[in-house]
Amino acid sequence: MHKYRTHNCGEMRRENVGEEVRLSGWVHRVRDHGGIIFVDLRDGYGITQVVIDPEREFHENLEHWRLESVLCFTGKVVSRSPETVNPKLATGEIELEAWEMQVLNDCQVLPFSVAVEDECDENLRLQYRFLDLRRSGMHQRVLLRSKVIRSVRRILEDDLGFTEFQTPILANSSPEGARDYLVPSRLHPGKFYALPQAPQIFKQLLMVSGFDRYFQIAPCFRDEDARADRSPGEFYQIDLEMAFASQEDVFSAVEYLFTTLFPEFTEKNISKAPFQRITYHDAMLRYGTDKPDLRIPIEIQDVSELFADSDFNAFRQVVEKGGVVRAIPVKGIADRPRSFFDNLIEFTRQHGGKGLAYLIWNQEGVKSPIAKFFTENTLEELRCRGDLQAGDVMFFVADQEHRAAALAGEVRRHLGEILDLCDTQRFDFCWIVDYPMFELNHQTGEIEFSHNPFSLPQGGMEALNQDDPLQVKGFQYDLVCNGVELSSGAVRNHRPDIMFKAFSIAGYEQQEVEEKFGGLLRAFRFGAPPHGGIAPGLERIVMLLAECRNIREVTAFPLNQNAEDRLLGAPSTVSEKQLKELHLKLNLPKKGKEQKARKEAQ
RNA sequence: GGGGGCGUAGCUCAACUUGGUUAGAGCGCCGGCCUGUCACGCCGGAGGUUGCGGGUUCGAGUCCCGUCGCUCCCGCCA
Repeated sequence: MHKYRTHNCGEMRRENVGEEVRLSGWVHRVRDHGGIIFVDLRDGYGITQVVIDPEREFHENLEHWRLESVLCFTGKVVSRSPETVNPKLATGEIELEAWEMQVLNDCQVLPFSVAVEDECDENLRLQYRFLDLRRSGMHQRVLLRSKVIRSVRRILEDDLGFTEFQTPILANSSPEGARDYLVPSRLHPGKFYALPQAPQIFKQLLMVSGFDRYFQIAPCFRDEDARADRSPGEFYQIDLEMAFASQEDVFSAVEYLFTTLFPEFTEKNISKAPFQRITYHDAMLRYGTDKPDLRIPIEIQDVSELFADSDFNAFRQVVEKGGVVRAIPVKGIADRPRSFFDNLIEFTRQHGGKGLAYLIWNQEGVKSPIAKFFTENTLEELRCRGDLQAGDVMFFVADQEHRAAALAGEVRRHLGEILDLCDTQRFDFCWIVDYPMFELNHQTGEIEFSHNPFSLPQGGMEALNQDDPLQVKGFQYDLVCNGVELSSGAVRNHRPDIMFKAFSIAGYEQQEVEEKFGGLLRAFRFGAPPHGGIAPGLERIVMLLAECRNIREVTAFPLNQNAEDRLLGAPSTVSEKQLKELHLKLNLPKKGKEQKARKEAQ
């Protein structure tokens, strides 16, 4: 008989009755009746009930039935009588009648319960992550992540002809984008590697190398502050790149990927390919964001000209100063109490808005403190534009365009949430396309790249030469699902001449570009195929499928919000010798948090 | 770097609004009882510098200030 187990804790059924077996696992729960004892033994596959007859005395030198100890039982599989069958367990028709037990590993008193998944302090969970990962929820999510990766590989390789590559982790610092994680070089004093923020340049080089379709489950490292959906440190992208590909080619590959992948893991309704395409401009107007949740059945509208003619001075003046008025029509909430509307006004103030006006249509007509500022015709025009009738409401915000759009978007999203307007049984995908190539930095007044400097400008060289830079669009796109930005991508600019031109508009001298992107430029002078790609975020996909809002819930060993690993103690100080080998001297700050760090270092 | 929320037993929470006797409950832990439970049940017990420091007050878990920690958001993240 195997030293630890002949079966796992999830597999035995009625057919196994009569067999002599051995099971190992964790003590999930114990019901000690003084005489007979029941132990729920759990492993990675399930739970089996072990029964210990009072006449068996093997357990008597065991001091406690300490939960989460690892035990090994040997005995006979017996069938449960009909009234003792447990339908909640897959193995509930049988149980193991044990005649021998071995303690493989004892367990101390637990800091939190494994069997009962009560919420508990996340820091504590991270400190005892191995226990947290035993809990069913985390356990299943980590397994889900693994299965998603497996499916992605299968779909990309078998169905779409992609090839998986690996690219360096010790890469070089990228001048654009987020802060880098740096690794000092021992052999080259004063020089540093940088962990890749994404394998962007490497995958483009692979395209130039003649590999047709690249993918990688790629670790990405960015030294940026955390958010609920953004890990500090590292995260993973399903990094894709395709040679001789147009934007549409990338779209159809990704649409195939998602419409094949998602049904493997969810019963919910998934957008059919082709996914809706929304221009960046339209998205900002209709949804007030470039990552709209299309499940919310509200579309924002511009009504600036109707307010320009009104007597509603506060908003009219905003329009006269070049601002806009955006309307948010909402059905069926006219009978909400005053407090509902007051709370919304408070919400807009908290999000930087000056105010929120509204019109309420009910049986008697229009009810609102601002109704008197409008003619009958204007009120009717507003009602028609929102397709409204009695019982409906229209909200208004006014500000400079980008602020009004963002605020209206926040109000729309908030209404979707508090009115519970999202159909949770849907995954609504869309593409956001036609991002502007450049944007104005309002602080410096200078033109900057608005997204990726490697994107191909629509209209190519001609557009860069002739058009207003702020009007030039890029072959740059985002994939969005239920308000989550899943992915950014672009058709790349593979022509050095167009690259120099684009960079010069953003204020870079040719020589500077040459210095920063010398390797890529060299490649582009030796026969680069047109290419494009995208990189969906793995964790966000798993978060959508697992219905959780925090990236740490789908990551086995995440750093906490302060980018610390509280289980193993990263980051940590290093020895003088290590620093010396790397030609480093510390120059630590004197105050606050860092002072503590210095204390620890001593 | 800035703003919001939270911090009470090992864990989850109550007491806070309106300051007032000995800070309670469930789970866990310790002891006892229990032969068919499956969130087993029953009896008893231990366990607290209310994150830390200061202030107001006759009196502070509760009010005020500071600080630390966690978390969410803004900045930041092509």
